[in-house]
Amino acid sequence: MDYKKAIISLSCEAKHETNEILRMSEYNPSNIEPKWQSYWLENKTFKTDDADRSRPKFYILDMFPYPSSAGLHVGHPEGYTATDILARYKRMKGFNVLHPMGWDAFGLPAEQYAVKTGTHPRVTTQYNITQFRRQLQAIGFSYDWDREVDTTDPAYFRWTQWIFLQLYHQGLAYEASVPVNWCPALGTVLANEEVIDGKSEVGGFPVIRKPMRQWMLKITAYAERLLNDLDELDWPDSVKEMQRNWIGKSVGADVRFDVDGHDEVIEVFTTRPDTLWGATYMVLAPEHPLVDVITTSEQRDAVEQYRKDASLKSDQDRTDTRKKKTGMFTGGYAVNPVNNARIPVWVADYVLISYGTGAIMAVPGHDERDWEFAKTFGLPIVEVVAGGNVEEAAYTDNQDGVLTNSASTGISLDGLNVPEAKKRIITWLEEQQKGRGTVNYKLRDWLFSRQRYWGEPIPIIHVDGQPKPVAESALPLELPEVEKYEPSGTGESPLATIEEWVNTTDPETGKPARRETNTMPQWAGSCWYYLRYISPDYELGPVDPEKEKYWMPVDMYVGGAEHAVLHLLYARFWHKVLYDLGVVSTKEPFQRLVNQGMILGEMEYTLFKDADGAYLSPDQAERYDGEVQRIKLTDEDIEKTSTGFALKTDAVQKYGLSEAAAGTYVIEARSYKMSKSRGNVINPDDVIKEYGADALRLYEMFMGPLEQVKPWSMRGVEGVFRFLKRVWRVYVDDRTDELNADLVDVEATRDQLKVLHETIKKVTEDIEGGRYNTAISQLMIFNNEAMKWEQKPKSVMNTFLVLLSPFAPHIAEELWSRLGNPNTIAAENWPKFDESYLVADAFTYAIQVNGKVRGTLELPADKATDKDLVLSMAKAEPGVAKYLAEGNIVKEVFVPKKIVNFVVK
RNA sequence: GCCGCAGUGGUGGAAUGGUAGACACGAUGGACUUAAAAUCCAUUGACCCUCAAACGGUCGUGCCGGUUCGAGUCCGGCCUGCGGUACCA
Repeated sequence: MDYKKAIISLSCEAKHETNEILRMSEYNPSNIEPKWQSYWLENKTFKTDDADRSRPKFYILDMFPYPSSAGLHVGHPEGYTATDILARYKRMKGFNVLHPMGWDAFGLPAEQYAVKTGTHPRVTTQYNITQFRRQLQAIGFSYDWDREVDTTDPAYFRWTQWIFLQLYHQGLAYEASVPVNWCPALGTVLANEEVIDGKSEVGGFPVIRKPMRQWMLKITAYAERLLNDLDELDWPDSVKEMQRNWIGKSVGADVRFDVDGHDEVIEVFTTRPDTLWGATYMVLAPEHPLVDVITTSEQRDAVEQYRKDASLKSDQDRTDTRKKKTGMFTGGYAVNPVNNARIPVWVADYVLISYGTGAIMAVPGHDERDWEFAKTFGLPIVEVVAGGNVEEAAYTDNQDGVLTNSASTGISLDGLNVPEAKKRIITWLEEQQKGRGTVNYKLRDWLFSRQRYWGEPIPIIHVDGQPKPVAESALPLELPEVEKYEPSGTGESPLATIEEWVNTTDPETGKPARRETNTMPQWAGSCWYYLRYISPDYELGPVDPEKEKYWMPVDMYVGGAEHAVLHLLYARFWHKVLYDLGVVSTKEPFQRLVNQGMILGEMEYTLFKDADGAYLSPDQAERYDGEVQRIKLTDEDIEKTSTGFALKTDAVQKYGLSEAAAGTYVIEARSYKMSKSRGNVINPDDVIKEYGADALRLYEMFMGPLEQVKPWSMRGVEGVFRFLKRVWRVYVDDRTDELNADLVDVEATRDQLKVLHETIKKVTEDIEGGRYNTAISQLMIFNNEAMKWEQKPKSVMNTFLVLLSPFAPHIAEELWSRLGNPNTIAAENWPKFDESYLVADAFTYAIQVNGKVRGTLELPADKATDKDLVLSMAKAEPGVAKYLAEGNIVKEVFVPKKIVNFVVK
């Protein structure tokens, strides 16, 4: 159609339509993106070839999402885009790439929704998965969709249950009575995150600690290996450090104290056995079984009252270090094994039953907590390590201090430093059979049961009150259908209410049996999903061993920092168990880990006022007791001051503030975490609708370094969208929708090749280094140059599309095919750069005098390395000579092709 | 408190110890347009000098100090923010 005639024929009223017509051949992602997405799916472009062992493998894994009803969030595509770029790049580099996606689909929200509406969680979950899959496909991710896994699929959790049985057989799964968050008013057990300040999140009812029978996994048996094997991993230091702290290894000794007047022993764990002579009292945790034995009749009522009070306190309250220490004397005494001193035994809740032996020897001179307790209750403080003043504070140095007051018959530590003293006393304790060197971990066994419906059933039956594993051949053990999802009211899971399911018979003995009604926590499914992707249909085990050997370990694992400890530690634990069983061939699952930073909402400018409408500074607003008015400002209302942002003078009146104080109204400028309640959530669908998936991908990467926290900006999205439009116009004539006439089959000039090869180099190195933002800026630099070329060699312009394709695959495919290339660009080889094009013809020297730049000097490449020539020319520079004349040159620094510095005095 | 990370223009950010601010956003001015949008061009760290511009100069990467011919970058000490953890004996 002749577009000019068409425009002329249109009436004035329909003018906006002319824009539509003009735009038809402009870059329009909604025309091209769905087309290429279907092409990739239909042609299985990204299907991983399992049989191919000729190429090196590369396993790129994303942390799979929980498919929530809210849909995808812009935080998800951040990491997913980074891994997708890497996956597309590695394929072009000749790697056999495994890049799968799936769903961590068990979880509380679907169950809560079921309680409210009666909808089966399976229905909700499947619907949400469909939404998530559609959204991910609309971003053009190159997953092999034939490998999708779903943790709620019986074919999947069959193997989750199988792994549980292996843990059970290894003695790593056991039952124990453990306190849970019991809410009598709701008749249910609550997860930690459902309890706020000791009250239920729903309804605000009191929550108490109630012991219940639970399944535990003995992760502590692997503590040492989980700690040591961290060293080999290419993970962020912060994550490794968090895991080390979580495992919390401490080396010390168990010491036995005889109880005076009873045939009992109090065993304590201490990291400071060298301070035994300073132990002036002992403390038992309120739950310690010896409390009953030791307490004298005079003290019994008081101690019982104290224990009762402590049991009512939440863990939070008990471990709040700001509160004053509490405790009660039991009336009993213990005997210090080093000097037979008779020391009082107290009960206090600052000692935790769950760590060490639940009892301590208190050394107030050299432990801050004991010191505080001793001061509170007037207990004696003895100095046994010289160097501080124990009357004023505990002296806790454990390196340089010298032992004192530490001698008894047959043993003396006096004069030794702390490390030597520790060794000596441990040897002595072992000889005397009063104790031994031990190691303790903060890490606790993993509470593995949940009193919920929507989780993997634990494959155990109880016969004659004893647990008995379900046969492997009977797996998967599926969830029964239920009528309602409300909790049972007894604290047990809703499964407990289904009599016909709970009551069964032991297939071996025919005896009546009761099924386990607890289900597994959400962590279970995510502990091994990376293995299932390798052989998602394998029937003989969780993973095909031959394929496992080829693909493992995961070469790159990207996800949020919130999983730094628990998910990654649990998954490592299961992996090590599977390693010991010979199911997997590597000690560790994830060789390299990267955490993406959180994406915050758009920057917000806020003016604060108090309830009466008077101005509040951000600091005042934070401390203000009443209702703070928050007034959102726009860019026009604010100006930058030397210290921050303030209300512009001409906007002061608009917000009803006194003009006399104009210029002093400091406002808050910050971006907040995206949240529904704040209303600053960005939906990727909306971004795609307006700017396309390529712009979304590009912006997510261009924002800044992947690991960093960064605020969203719609204007930034527009910026990369404009870049894509410019790329489009370099290739396509937007009046005719044909290829531009200046794209021709000519030999590239040296300058063109130089920019191209610089771009190949930079983009290649930046992808390898995970610096996607600077790779994109180099692509922009190339395009800015190419726009200026009168003739654009097709060879160069083809190569550029290959470089662009991992970042913006849809536009790259479209232009690639318009250039007449018959196959998908994804099948191309990644270009190599040629150093010879990168050599500069000329170099610019910065000429410094005393470190300050006083001039520049441009020299052709052949002269630039001639030191004498460069120095003499540098001295002759007019701007430089002036400064040289101020003194004598005492030193000449010459850095070839870069800089000259004269030191003048 | 302890552990980890980070502080660079109005904004996001870039810089193997070698000309700080690449690439973008925003802003300002201009071109095109009846107009707007889109697009293109130019300027854009602060300050001083100047009628103005050019030229030039001073300062400038959270703060104080150090190493170096030369420090955003390395070292020491602080401050602030973010994340984790918290009576773990």
